[in-house]
Amino acid sequence: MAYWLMKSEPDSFSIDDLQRRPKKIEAWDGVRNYQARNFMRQMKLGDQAFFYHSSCEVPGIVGLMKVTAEAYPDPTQFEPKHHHYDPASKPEEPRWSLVDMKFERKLKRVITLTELREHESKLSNFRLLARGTRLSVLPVTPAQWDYILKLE
DNA sequence: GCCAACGTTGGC
DNA sequence: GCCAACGTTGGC
Repeated sequence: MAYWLMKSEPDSFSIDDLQRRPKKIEAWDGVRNYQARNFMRQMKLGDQAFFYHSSCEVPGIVGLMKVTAEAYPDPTQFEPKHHHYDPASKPEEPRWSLVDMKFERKLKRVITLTELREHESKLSNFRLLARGTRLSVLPVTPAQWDYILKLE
């Protein structure tokens, strides 16, 4: 089983929104970056992920979720009215994928980006902390996962 | 295939 | 709102 981190801006979709969804499941649409897409295509049922709040007052990890559907075509790429519409993507050869994620639990407290940086030496090669990284979906090693959860 | 221009991300 | 860093696009 693998571990991941997925970012979302709480103003558009927060951990509370996920918890309120029917069955607590959300189709993680809108990813339009090839590297992030490729990571989603590697995700397997039961994989776990950190829910990360970005572009907000206190960026950080706020909860846990798990994969309940492996990668399938993101329907929003074919909807002309949609903000994430991609006219270059054809239904017979979809360019963008998504996965379904299910709420597991909130962390007892937010593990902030600032705090994660303080532990950078123990979190070697953590993609979230890499210089200039903007990936919205990124892998977390088991060692990083365990270390971060012990900070909770 | 290069690279300038442009768009996006996301912390601050 | 600013801007650094990065990705994408498209002319050549």
